[in-house]
Amino acid sequence: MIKQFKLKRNFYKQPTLNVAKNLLGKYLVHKSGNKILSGKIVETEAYVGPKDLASHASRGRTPRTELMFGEAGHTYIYLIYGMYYCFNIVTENKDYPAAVLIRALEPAEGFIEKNKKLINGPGKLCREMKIDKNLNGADLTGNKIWIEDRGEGVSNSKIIANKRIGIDYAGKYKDKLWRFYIKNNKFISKK
DNA sequence: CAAGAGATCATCT
DNA sequence: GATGATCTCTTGA
Repeated sequence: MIKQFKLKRNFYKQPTLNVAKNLLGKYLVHKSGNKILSGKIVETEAYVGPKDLASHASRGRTPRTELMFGEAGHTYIYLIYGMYYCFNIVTENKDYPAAVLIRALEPAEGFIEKNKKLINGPGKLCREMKIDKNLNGADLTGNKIWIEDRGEGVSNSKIIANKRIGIDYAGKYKDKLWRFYIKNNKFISKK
């Protein structure tokens, strides 16, 4: 039996940049039907507060972004470019919009060998993990989808901070070093 | 190898 | 009516 425990609500209430860093090395687990799909988180991005022009929430509360203003520890999933889903985790306090985008996973359980190669981008992640709109707003302290600590901490010296991807429209916020990934991990989406 | 375009639709103006 | 927190395929050097 692997030593493991599900992260609790308090974990997600930390400052978003800390959550983004602390998620590295944790395991995302999705119970799809009676199958378990899981992978180790190796890359994240933070979207923080109402002024972050890269964040959907910078345009104010709308039906879609309402979740980002909600309680920490829930999912925020949306369709991008008409074809791919992105999986986010809501952080911090109610009424303060913030979330962490999970960009890449190292496959663990539930993948047949040929699928085991690449989960190195948010769109592919959702495709391979079978995450879609049905899980939008799900509670990560529930038993459908959650995150586990398996005792594989990542030391600070192995965490790289870099610019976020695909947000050239975000003005001065596009250069924030709010993307985090594990050094030398081969599942990272981009250098 | 790098660069560019197309796919495709929910959401917001 | 425009656009995007992406990915894959095609082109051309």
